[in-house]
Amino acid sequence: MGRTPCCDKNGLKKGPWTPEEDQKLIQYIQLHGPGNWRNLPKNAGLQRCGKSCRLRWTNYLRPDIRRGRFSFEEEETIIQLHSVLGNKWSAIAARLPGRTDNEIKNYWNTHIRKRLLRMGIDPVTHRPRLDFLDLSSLFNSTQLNLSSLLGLQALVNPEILKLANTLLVSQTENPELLLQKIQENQLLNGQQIQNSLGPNIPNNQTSMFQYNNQLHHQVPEIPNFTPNVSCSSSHQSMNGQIFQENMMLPLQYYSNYSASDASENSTFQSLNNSSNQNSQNFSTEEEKESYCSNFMKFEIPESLDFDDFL
DNA sequence: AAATGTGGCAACCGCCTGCTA
DNA sequence: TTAGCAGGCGGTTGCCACATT
Repeated sequence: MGRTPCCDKNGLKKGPWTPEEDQKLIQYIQLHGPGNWRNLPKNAGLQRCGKSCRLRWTNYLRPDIRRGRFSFEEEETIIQLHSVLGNKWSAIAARLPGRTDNEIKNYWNTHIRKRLLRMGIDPVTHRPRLDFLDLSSLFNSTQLNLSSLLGLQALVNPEILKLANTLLVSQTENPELLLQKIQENQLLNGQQIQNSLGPNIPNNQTSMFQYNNQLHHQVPEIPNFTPNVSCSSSHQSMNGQIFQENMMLPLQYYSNYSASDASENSTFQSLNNSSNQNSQNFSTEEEKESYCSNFMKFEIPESLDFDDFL
């Protein structure tokens, strides 16, 4: 009935692994392959629990593990996947070749989570924290009166709201489908970038922000879609702010709202452009953070006349 | 130079799921 | 069918290195 216990915990060593133990484990697995963790410690001459051996191998000794700092693209990918999967570190790791769930989990808790908090984004919900936004500055703006602000919903094309809602529903009800789309897009864009930049950039380095491209490209397919606002940075900001109301962050907030040179009829186009900007490299944490902090800028210029706008 | 604080990360713990006898 | 285990997983802990006082 059942299996025998994987190991007798009594008398087994715990704590950090020594180089000698590592060597024994590596040599054994090179000869016999991973698996059968229950018998492995005994056969390899290790005073360890099989579970400990498995963890040591999968999290540290495996030859295909990528060591070193996470790239900006990897970080984007983690944030995007976390917004869909939550704390499913193994599922996230499965989409980041060479990274372990433990490593991603640690990196999330020590770096990304803190950065999002500093940006005023709730790392659990991926939405802005209301206690972070300085709403008073909005209401104190000399050009802004409250009645105009309340009428702002007229700016938003109902079809856009429908699209936003559709995306939200697909994200919450069918995350697997969304993941599939993300991966398809990752592959597609990886190839495109590779074609344009040469063969030295691996596909798995492609920015997850490019998923935005795919979503935005779908917009013209909406029947009777007619963008009803001209494009300026502030209009984008306000639209973005309203547009994302029921959406989780990554599709909107992690894009660069400050993009202002977009073509005339497309808020989405400007977001596309911004996604390319995301492909740049950042050599320091400060640069990354500075760049990311731009996501949260909602500036209302003095010159904005809401009466004309409406 | 010593004490204390903080961050990063490897490793452990305990629960859950699926498999096996 | 079911008891019981292996393996997988997420959360937590504890150690170490570095920074600050």
